Amino acid sequence: MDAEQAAKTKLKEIGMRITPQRVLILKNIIAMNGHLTAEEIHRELPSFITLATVYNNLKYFAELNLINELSFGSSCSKYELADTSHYHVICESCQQIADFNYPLLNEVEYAAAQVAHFKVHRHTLEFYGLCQECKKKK
Amino acid sequence: MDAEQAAKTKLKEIGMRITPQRVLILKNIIAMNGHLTAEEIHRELPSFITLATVYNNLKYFAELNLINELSFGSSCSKYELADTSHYHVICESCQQIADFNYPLLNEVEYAAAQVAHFKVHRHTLEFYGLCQECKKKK
DNA sequence: TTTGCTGCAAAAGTTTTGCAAACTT
DNA sequence: AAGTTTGCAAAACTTTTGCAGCAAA
Repeated sequence: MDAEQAAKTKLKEIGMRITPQRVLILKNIIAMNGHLTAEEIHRELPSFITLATVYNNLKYFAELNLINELSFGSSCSKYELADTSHYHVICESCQQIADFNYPLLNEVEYAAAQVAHFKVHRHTLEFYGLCQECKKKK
Repeated sequence: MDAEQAAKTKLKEIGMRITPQRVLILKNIIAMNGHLTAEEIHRELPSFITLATVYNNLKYFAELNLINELSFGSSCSKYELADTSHYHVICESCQQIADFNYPLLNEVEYAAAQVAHFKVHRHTLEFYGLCQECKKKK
């Protein structure tokens, strides 16, 4: 299935109206497969789509757990597809984000839910440090 | 040792100039012992201290690892003292943050550093869900 | 005395919003 | 036809900055 079809399918699944804007935004997130800012996504889109529309839809997508909003580090949020489970390693010098695949910490999540009396439905784990290039520069 | 003395000691330790503004800001963070926004900290301070000064100093404090900046969830960052090791449980409905004490995941941190070729010096772990009150409301 | 810090005010940057027109279902 | 979504432009918010005067070492 190509990214466009995947985007439409996802939108249908979560019951959102399928507009060209939404399909294009989601398609780009799927195709670029990274950690993108609203601005970066907008830059790839045809110019009739406004940045406000991008922001509004990213917000909806995130609320419906289609994407994750990553708000650590730099001043603006980054977004990624929510369908892969992994953690993040972040360079504090150049802000680059790397994915880190590791078995999910389900027992820890369970313990946190018990102790805090929360209904926990997901967790994130971030490692902060210096990437290889920035390490060398110091 | 009271919060004021503790604040001065900490400032001296990290080699910052001791100004009344800094002592008051840090004293408040110590005394309130929570997860505070710049605005909330500013509100507690005498009015001659400007919000810009609060922001600037929070940034310095965070760079020198005196405090942690928590930037998940809501639109503005929250700050906490950096001297306790714990994780966070966040309510996605009311934005409340609870602390969760748990042994540090040092092996996972080591694995992440190896895989990503990063020099990792810290990590954070956040659990997202609903707190007891918000659970009831649904 | 030197250097760094603060207040002030303004700027910068990100994200949200109101509304009429256009589009999806 | 009903109800959403979009573009546009402006607003709202958080955070940063420039600079002159002041304060800490």
